[in-house]
Amino acid sequence: MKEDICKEKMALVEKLGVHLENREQLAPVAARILAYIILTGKKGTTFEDMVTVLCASKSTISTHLNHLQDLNKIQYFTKTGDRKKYFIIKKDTIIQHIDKMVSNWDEERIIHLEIKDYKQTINNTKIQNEDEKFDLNFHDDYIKFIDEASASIKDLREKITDNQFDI
Amino acid sequence: MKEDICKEKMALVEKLGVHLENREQLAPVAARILAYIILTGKKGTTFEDMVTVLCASKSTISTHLNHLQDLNKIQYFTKTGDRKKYFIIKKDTIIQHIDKMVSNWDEERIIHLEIKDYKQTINNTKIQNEDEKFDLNFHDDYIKFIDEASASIKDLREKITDNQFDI
DNA sequence: CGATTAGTTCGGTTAGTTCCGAACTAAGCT
DNA sequence: AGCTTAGTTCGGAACTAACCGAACTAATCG
Repeated sequence: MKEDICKEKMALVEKLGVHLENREQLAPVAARILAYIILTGKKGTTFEDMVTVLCASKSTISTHLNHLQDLNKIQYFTKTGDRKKYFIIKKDTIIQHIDKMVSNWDEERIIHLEIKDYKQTINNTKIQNEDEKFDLNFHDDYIKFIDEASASIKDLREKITDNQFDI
Repeated sequence: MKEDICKEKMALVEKLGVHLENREQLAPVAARILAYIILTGKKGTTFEDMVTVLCASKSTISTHLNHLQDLNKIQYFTKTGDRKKYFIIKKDTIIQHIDKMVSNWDEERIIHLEIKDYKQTINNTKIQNEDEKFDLNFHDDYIKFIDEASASIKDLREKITDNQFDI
């Protein structure tokens, strides 16, 4: 019974791990740590716990735990008379995720403006074949798309920040 | 004059290259190839062109060009009496990009449902500390966020497919 | 004080990526 | 047929990433 649940949990750790590895660009064990912390929830996980359950060395767990803290993805709490650290994910994970999405779009926006600028210069400078000229509609539409997408995601962000979460 | 424009172009290739390297998970030279193709536009770029302008070996260009074709990111046209291939980016790049975004969200949605399911089982099975129980609101809200984000992006997709683009 | 617990740091190994050069194919030109 | 152009394939060098073990620190307990 208890074993079955543990098996199910570890299967989910692997699955969520692969997902996070790609989404967050993390090393395999780092992603598994994050997944395990998420699936353990409020009661928190300890260093030792992860060493045994994830079958990784202390050094690997240590390095990745510190890295995940640097990235602001996890935090820990302590208990009086207990030297262990209990790790949980940061409560503002969703907000962080949304903010990253928006800032990626901002970056893309800037590059598109620069490219459009460059293409405009070319179109005006060299008098060349009419059908070799750059089409600028694309960039305008793409920027419009980014603007609209950003706006609707920012809207959702507001709705979410009005509520309070923990995980 | 012509040199200045070339310099500007290559500076943009590097900048866009770095962006694409991260966004599309490409090798440095592969990203630069894609950037150069984008910045050259409709008139197309040849194999040889890229070997000289990107300062990379024929084998590297060959491998990455084939890879980019496999990924459906570029295509080529030919000219009668000319054996060269003229590479341009796929016209449906934005649509592809949007579709990838939506399918990533779909994947995330599925994982959240699975995690929620698991947490629900735990909450019901082991009778434990009330405040150690998993909070499921988070997943519901996250799924709602994904649904709304997907919907608004799909909406934009429709608007875009109604127009016709080339780059 | 010495032993134990909790975690860090460092050096090295292994796995995987990225690129290159050299030797090759395949098609058209003379 | 031999030469040229356009590109492919293969083996390996140089580099990077991911992880481990061993030796360390730092705090607490008896």
